Parts: sequence; C-alpha cells; structure tokens
Amino acid sequence: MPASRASVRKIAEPTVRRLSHYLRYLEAFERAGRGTVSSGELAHSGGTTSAQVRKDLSFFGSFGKRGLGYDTHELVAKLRQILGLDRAWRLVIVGAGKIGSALARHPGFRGRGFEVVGIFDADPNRVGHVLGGVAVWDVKVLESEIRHLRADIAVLAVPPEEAQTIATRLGRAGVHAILDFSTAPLEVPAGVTVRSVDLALELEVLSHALVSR
Amino acid sequence: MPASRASVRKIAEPTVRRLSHYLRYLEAFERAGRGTVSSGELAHSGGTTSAQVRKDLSFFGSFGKRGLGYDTHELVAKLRQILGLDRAWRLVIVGAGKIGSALARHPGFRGRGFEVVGIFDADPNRVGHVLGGVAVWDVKVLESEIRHLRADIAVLAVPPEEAQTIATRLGRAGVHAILDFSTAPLEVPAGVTVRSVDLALELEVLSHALVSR
DNA sequence: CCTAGATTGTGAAGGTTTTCACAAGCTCGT
DNA sequence: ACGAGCTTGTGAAAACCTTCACAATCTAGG
Repeated sequence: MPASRASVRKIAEPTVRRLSHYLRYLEAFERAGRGTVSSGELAHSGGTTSAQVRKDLSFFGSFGKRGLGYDTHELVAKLRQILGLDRAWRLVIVGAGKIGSALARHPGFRGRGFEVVGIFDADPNRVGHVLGGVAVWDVKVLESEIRHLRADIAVLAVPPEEAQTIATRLGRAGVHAILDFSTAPLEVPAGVTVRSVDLALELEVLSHALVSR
Repeated sequence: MPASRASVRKIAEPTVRRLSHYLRYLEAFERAGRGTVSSGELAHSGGTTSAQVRKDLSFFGSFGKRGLGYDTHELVAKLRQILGLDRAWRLVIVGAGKIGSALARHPGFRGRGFEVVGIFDADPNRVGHVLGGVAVWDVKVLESEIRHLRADIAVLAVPPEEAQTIATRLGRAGVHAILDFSTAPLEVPAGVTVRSVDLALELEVLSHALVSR
C-alpha cells in the first residue's frame, strides 16, 4: 500500500456511498473466506453494475487482477483507508431523547469503528445517568467536555428549535462533522460537514413512489 | 437496478427530495402568513439556486406569477399532491427494539401525514404491550394483520439476519413501500420500493469528509 | 395608462455521472 | 507451454442534472 495516506482526492458523494456499500459486502465475502471478488459480484450485492464498480475503484488506482478479480483483504484495507476507517472516530451524541438514547445504545457503531464517548442533554433528570455505558453530561459544559473527550463527530438529536444553536457551539468546540437528525436547516461555519437524516423526508420519497407507480 | 416501474412521470430522486424540502419551507412561509414566495427565497432556504427551484417546479406545469412569485397555498397544495401527501398513509413498524420503539413514539410522523397503525415483534415479552398508543402484535400474524390494518408502508427495524425474510413477507402482504433500517441488502419483488437508512454508512461518509479536508 | 422593477418559464450550454465496448492481462486445465 | 475463458481498466458515448441567460409577463405606483 502506498505510504502517502493524506492524498485523498475529491470524490463525488454518490461514489463515497457506493464505496461504503462495497466495503460492507466485501467484509461479508471476507468472513465467508473468499480470497477474491469480481466487480460483477460486488455489483450484484450492491445493486449497481460491474462497470460502475470498476470505474469507482479505478479512481484510486488499479489493484484488481485481470481474469481473477480483486483481492478481498487488499480491497477491504484500501477502502478502509480511502474512507478514513483505518482509525477509530470518537463520537458524541447531543440530545438524550428518544432518538439520541436509541443511538447511544445501538451496538452497530462501535463494531464499525465509531465509539460513542459522551452524551449531552439539557434535562437535569437525565444528566449524570449512564446510557449504553456512556455518561450523560449537562449540555452547558458542551464545549469544554467535547475538547476533553477529543470528539471528532457529533450526532445532533435535539429538538429543531435548538439545532442551530448547538450546531454553532459544536463548530466552535472544534467538531468538524455533524450527523443531524433534526429537520431544521443548519448553517454551519466553513470546514464543518453536515449530513442530515430526515425520516419524514424519506417517508415522503416513499409516498411519491407509491402514487407514481 | 433501480426498479423502473411504468411510472406516469419520471422524476429524478434528487428532484423529489428537493420538492420535499421546498414543501417544508413553504409550510413555514405559510405559517408566517406569506401569501407569495419567490423561487429565490425558496432556494435560499433550501440551499440551492432559484433556477433549480423554477426548473423543478416547471416540470409539473407553470403555476407561478411572473413579477410576483408563487402563491403559497397553491404551491403547498400542488406539492402535497405531487408527493402523494394529499392523503394519510398508514404505517406499520416491524421490530420493537431500540430503533423501532423510538420511531413508534416519535411524534413527527403523524404531524406529517404518516400514521403508525401497528407494531410487530417476535419477542413474546413485547407482544401485547402498547407503544406510543399503538398495539404490538406478534410477528407471526404479520400478513393477516397488515391486511386488516390496511398498511401502505412498513418500517423495517429488525436485526439484519431477519430483514430479508420480513421484507419478502411484507411484499406478499401487499406492502409496496419499505423504509429499511437494517444494513442488509434487500431483494424485493418488483413493485416494492425500498429506501434504506444506514446510519453507519452516513457516519462513513462523514469519516471520508474528515480525512479528505 | 405607462414606466420601473421584479420574477417566471425555458431553450441552450455546461458539467457530471453512468453505461458501453473492447483491448489487455491473468489463471487454469490440459 | 498454450489456448480457452474470465475479468480488469479505460477511452468514448450516452444519459442525466445543473446553471445560464433572457424574453415574456406580472405588479405597483404615479
């Protein structure tokens, strides 16, 4: 593997999503003991085409073997590196309501390299408790505690009317990535990446699919 | 592999998402008592351009007024109709675990026209209870009860290893839309639309953004 | 009524992503 | 060692999506 790990070129978001998908399936192939995987197999699992898979991968160099496919272990390692998963990310959850606490107890994050290191809430009744093995802090100490916990990513699960305030504070506290579950439009300083998960919007996409069948 | 139904109108998915966004902001404008809204204002709220807004809307005909903008009420009604939100959709949740029960108690769905009418789980300890005002049924009676409840959309919040089985059963029970929270790849019969919400994948997109800054 | 100012609707241009098609390269059985 | 059979990598073509630019059209105010 090339030593230069900082040289990650700009990739379109749909491509990143697909890479993430490929990694998921590759890990399944790896567990199944498959030494090599072809673009066609990856495409079938991921709902795309073999040409798409090859184009996506060729963006980072050619590490497949013609006639055989891709080495499973090698490709897993390469994708982890591209996606930045060759290290553990430290996560905080802001908002210990229904969604926040469900996420805190969700076992799937740690298994994929995302460790929940802190939870924040404004409700004094929740502060001081432990959720999923992690302490709940008062949101008043957000900035200092986030720095102390060395958090990289914040999950925002607060009521919409508070989302902007918290997002701004997170930016000031040095968090550069936010996974947002509030439905409010967020304005964040440059250098902060936000991804919004809007469940009502997903349902509306389904609704549209239902009426336009 | 995207299921291309013989749809009346082909709208690209990014367009549908934007329409959904516009509707959100339009409703805010409506509450604020604004009679008309310009494409520029909608664009600003939604993080896009006025040309994009006009292109999106012009796909369905021209119902703006030059020099003035769009009639708020009229556009809200039109978007609701396009998105299929001029009716109430009946939702069932399969899986009363952490995510499933958090969603069941989530108040935001009903407010946007999605009514949770049933919950299913395999755990006998959970069956018979009431979550968010809705009864938890044994997953054994999935098919018959779904027909009885006249459910349109299913939210799939079961462990990955059971997702495929349930998805197949949902398809047989006449559900044509699934919002999937499991991380497994689903194969569904033609005519069933699936949208996957994969939280680990969203975090991986953030991870990539962090390493490629 | 008429002018100034604002905004839509849309063809065309520009850009990006996906698909196609095929030469090149690898493995395996014989 | 060789040919058959796969599979990759990649230009080129096609499809798709976004932005541009401006005529057409509206309102408001005198």
